[in-house]
Amino acid sequence: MTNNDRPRDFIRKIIDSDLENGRHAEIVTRFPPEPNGYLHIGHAKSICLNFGIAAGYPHTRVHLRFDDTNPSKEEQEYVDAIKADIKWLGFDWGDHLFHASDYFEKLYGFAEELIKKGLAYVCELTADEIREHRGTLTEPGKESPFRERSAEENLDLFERMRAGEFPDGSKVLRAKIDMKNGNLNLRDPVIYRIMHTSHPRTGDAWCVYPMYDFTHPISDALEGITHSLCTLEFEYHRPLYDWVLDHITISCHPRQIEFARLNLSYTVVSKRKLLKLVNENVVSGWDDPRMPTLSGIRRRGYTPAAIRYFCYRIGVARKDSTVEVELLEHCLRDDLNENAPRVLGVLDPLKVVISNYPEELEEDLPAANHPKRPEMGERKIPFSREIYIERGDFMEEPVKKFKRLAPGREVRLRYAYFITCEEVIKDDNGVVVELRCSYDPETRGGNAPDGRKVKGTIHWVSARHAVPAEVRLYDRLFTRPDPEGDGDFLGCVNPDSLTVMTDSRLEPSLAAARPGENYQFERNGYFCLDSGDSTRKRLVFNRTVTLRDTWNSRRRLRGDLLRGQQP
RNA sequence: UGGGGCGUAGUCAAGUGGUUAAGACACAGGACUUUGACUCCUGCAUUCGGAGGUUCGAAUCCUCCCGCCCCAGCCA
Repeated sequence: MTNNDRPRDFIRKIIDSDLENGRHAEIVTRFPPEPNGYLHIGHAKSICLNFGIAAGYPHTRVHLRFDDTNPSKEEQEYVDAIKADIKWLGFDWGDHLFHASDYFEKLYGFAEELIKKGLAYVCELTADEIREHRGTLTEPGKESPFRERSAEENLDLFERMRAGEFPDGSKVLRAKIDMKNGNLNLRDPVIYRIMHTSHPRTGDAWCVYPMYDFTHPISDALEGITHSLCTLEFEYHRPLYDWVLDHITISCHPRQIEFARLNLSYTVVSKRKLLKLVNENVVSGWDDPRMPTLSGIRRRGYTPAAIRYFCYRIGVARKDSTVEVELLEHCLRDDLNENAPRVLGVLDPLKVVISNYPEELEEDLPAANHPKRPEMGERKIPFSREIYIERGDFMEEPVKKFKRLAPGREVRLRYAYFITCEEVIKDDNGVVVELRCSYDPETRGGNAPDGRKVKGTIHWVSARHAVPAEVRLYDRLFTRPDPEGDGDFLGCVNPDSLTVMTDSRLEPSLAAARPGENYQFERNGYFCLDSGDSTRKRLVFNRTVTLRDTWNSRRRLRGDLLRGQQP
């Protein structure tokens, strides 16, 4: 997964050529989050891009820089979470941790330089007036009455802004560019505002804070960034990025390159909307396993390798695009299938009594931890007279092609014995509550000496050995592939995005499971212990993702399930 | 006649004047199977937003047209 074994995306081509023609000897990228929220899968694309590029060239580094220029929105809590998420994803910024706030003094100096050159001025228009003067998309703006102040006056005013002489909103510093420019960003953009708010890092040292458009290019240049990668919506800001660097005394001019942000079907990826899901209690928090935040999908059981592989697979381009969530799931299964140990767990238990199995007998049956990787070893699972099987693995009146248990039918219990269903026991309401089966002692381990075959193999747990658990089944959070399509993304929240199985029974080895360990519950999907709610007394597992299920998906298409047949 | 960007399959995405237009996901068949998983095989764009033009030859070059996205925070 390095730069050498993939098709070159347009960014790597630019870098290749910058290296070839000697424009740069080393490549420096940066990931510049604003610490005002949690990282999500969309950020992962940017992180993988920036760190991935660095990994593919000989002389490189990546800077992690917190873009902390707006103390009214930013918190230390977020910077800690962001660092943890990046590390979890598997990337290391080494010594290259920076904060835009580290540059406040220098930034202030550059602003003064602009003022001295007659390229910035203190404006006393209100926010509303500035908006009115800006003009519209089709009409030019009007110049501010404060535009022609002398450098001396501007310097004095700006100094007094810094000194705290003026209230919030009373004055701003603006770059003097061109009020008629077709690009609104160039119509004398605000570069400093007064904000009497203490900053998580600089405390009360400042009451004027620089704006993104002024801070970002200078921070990049100060750090010697060579390629400043950002998303498409910043393209419109690039002329301003370049203007700032062209008009101050600085020896470095990074190249801003924009790429398309990640959109995912059935998912919202916007801090505002994610925040709303949390605030409206649609989910339990930022790390709810249904959230596309890195903390959410980590809790869900996604692996860093799967996310990195996904980011590699989606590519990088300038075309607006929406990746199908199926691709993410494919990448996840690809990793989990290879690496997750197999275990048996019954989500929706149906009791089975094996009538001809001795009451007091217990056997430990060997089971492979991974059918394709013998080096992962095996474990013993206890077997006894009373077991649980999945309710959905029994049908009293089996549909065509159903391969599992039914009255009179024989199936294999994985790693154990062949059993035949002899009797169905129901309660007063006609609900099946128990099965009586017989087993064939000759089939221990799952093979019949006489060579007879069974069509189905089902999973099971021994009733008296199993550990009870709660298992949470997740489905997509939205019912529409484009929840961001119209304004009403809350209107298409999937009411079945969470199903709680309160009476699941798992093989005993799972009592030792720890958060962060992925398991495949055979035939059911991939699961992990919940890091939030699981306790030793009450195990809680999350379903990370189902197994591919051609049986059910085919039947769904045919309509069997819609007609209410189980399973 | 505001400015900027983007259109290759259902979804991503290679290809940038000469190949039957890569690959993956999805989907559909089939084989295998002690997981209806995995794996394997097969199929899936006579055509690159459209129309003209240049050329022996065009997804690639030119012209016009069509569609979609972004921008009017003292947010980033």
